Amino acid sequence: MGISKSNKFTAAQNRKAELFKALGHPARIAIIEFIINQDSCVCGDIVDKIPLSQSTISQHLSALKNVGIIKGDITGVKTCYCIDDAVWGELDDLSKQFMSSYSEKNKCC
Amino acid sequence: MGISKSNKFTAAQNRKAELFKALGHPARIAIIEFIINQDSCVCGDIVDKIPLSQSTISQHLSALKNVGIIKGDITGVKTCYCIDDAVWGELDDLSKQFMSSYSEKNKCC
DNA sequence: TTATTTAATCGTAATATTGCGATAGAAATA
DNA sequence: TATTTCTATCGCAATATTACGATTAAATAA
Repeated sequence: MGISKSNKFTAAQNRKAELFKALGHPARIAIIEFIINQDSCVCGDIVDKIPLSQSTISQHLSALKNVGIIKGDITGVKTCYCIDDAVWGELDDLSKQFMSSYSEKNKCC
Repeated sequence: MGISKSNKFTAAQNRKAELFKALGHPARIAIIEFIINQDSCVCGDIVDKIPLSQSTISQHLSALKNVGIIKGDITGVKTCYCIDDAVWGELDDLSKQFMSSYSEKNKCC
């Protein structure tokens, strides 16, 4: 993305952007929905359901893990990916607060 | 971003990703916050407040406009950027629905 | 008319993302 | 032990994003 100027923005703005960015790809939305529906949280099962290669899905899982939205639990050969409650709560709060900061009363044109 | 495989996902997944992606940069978060706080909606005022060049901000405004979150209203030489009520409502609904689709009861590991 | 202001767009450079196949390493199984 | 299974990571190619200065075009002001 060229040089990212995140140092010019507030920590809150950067965090919001970072979390939304992690949600900014359909495969990652699909992965999260799959995990939430609890068909399974096992990496291999996710790979079976989502029409992308194993390595690509592993990268998307990493992206979600890096911002904290999911966490990986290795059990033997398999890895189980789950929603991280704390970060999900953060995301929920932050997006509620963000979305509600505008109402039609604020309309300017 | 390499070849985007959006044809492999549902319209709903693609739309969610598209909207979140538009929010996935601190400058765009800052622009939206600025507009909502209604200090002004005039492009030039945004450029004065955000530490990026005029052309870069114009690009970010385009990105927001392309997904519909804001709309531009040209009046003479100046352009006023405002939140689009309908799309903001869509974003609000969609993110509420998304965030509430998980609760700690769904925890798997 | 000529200059100035405003904002979009062009061109370019630097960097990030996406996607895949191949490989590697760790654990389970034969 | 040898093989298989599972997932992370490497290396690469294609494309997208970010950022900036310069230019352009349109509207306004001098």
